[in-house]
Amino acid sequence: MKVIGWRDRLFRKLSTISPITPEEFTDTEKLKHDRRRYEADVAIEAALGIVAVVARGWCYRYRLLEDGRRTVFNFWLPGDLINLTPMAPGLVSHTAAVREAELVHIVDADFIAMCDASPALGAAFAANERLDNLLLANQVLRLGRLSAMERVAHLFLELWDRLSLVGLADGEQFPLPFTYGTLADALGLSNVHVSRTLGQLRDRGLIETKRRTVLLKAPQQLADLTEYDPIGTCIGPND
Amino acid sequence: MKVIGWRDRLFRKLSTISPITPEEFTDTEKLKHDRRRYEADVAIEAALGIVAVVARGWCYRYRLLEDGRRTVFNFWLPGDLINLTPMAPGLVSHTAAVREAELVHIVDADFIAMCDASPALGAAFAANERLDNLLLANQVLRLGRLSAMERVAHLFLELWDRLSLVGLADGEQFPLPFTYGTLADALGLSNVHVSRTLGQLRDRGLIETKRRTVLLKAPQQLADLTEYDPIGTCIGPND
DNA sequence: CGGTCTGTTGAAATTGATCAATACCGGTGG
DNA sequence: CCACCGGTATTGATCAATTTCAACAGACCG
Repeated sequence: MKVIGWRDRLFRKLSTISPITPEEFTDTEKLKHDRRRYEADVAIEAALGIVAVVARGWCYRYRLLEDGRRTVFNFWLPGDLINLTPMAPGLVSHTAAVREAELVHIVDADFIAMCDASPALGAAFAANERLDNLLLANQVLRLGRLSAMERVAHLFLELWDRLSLVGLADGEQFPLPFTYGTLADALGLSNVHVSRTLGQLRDRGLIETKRRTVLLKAPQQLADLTEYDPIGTCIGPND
Repeated sequence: MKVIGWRDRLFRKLSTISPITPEEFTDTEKLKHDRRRYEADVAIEAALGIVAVVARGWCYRYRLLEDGRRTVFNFWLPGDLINLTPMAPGLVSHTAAVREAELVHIVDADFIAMCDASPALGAAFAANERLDNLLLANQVLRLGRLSAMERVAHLFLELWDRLSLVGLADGEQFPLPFTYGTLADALGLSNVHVSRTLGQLRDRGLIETKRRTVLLKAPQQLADLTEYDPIGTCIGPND
């Protein structure tokens, strides 16, 4: 059985957003790393001078308000790079695992040294930061100006796109490992309305859902509905 | 008459988010730069390998949908750093001036060389990127989980905070150079509801508005209302 | 096989959007 | 200086989207 490791996922992602060859990527083999497992919904402790790559499972970045409201800023999928250096003593956002996840910890200084030594790697990780920024901007677009149904469609397309990039989608089908409550906090909706909206999308024959997976039955219609821009087209390597 | 230039604004901002001395900042004097003026609401053309600092006026980053809806992702104030390198051929977001603005263009390569040569400057600009990320996250929080009144209060506190940082607030008073339509697109509301919400805040004695300026009459109450975290406390230099 | 967490459904309440009319404000030209 | 004009802000009435509350149904787990 072939195991796809975190380096494979990372390479697949980087190579679609930046021109980088497998040879240039081999430098990452030498990185000292430390694999750790995290329980669901427990804030992952910040670690000064550490970056991490998601090796298995999903994580999410969130913030709690005092009255219990929660905002989910984004999801981190396998192959995604997370900076674990704390922003400040009183953190404004936390990261936790959806259900369960494993992260590979890497010392920031080693990582930077590697990027300095290899221009291709440095450029690829710079593109990766631009992509993170784009994903946050997508989140602002969804919450700011899209209707409930458009939000769901847009987020599903984004997740499908990102999962396909790292080989975790099965055709038009992909896993959605979290609860509707978490989805609601990511979409700025109530869990009740998320349920209703998914029902509408099912009724229209645009999606199917079963046991924590989603099947996009009409990706093109969903894309038309929301003006979603695939990652490859909006941040890909310049021709 | 003392003129406060873009370098002063930039330094004020950087020095509150990163430990940097005026001496370390003097390297920026040598940067070749090119000052340009931009008209209101005209998309600023992307420029490969160029970064810019806002020298005068405000800009905003936005995206238009085909049916005319507009999302404003954030505002760029004097002293803010904007990357003008295009993300891709089909741009997903644009930047334009509110009313009118001047940007200072700097060649990216010069900028990077300067950061490489001075660790303090490199660290300061890295902190600046983290701040940009935090501001986008704030925007997600506002749109995702705050009510209309909370959104307005939160954004006003953020703008006041940022303007104070670069010396552009007059005590609790600060300029708001754009129209309610623009504010609405930044808050994910209709312009009508923005007007009503500001009315409520006025009625409660929390703010005053006159001729494109806002006076925060009770900043503490506004902060309590929204759990706004001042920039200095959440991204400041570590002790 | 019970218990708990998650999802679904209905009805009522709330928030904010839309539409439409009016007021205001800053400029411009006579 | 005044009258007018276009754009912007305000207000009221109505409408639509989403939330909340509450009850129930399913799924998963030991």
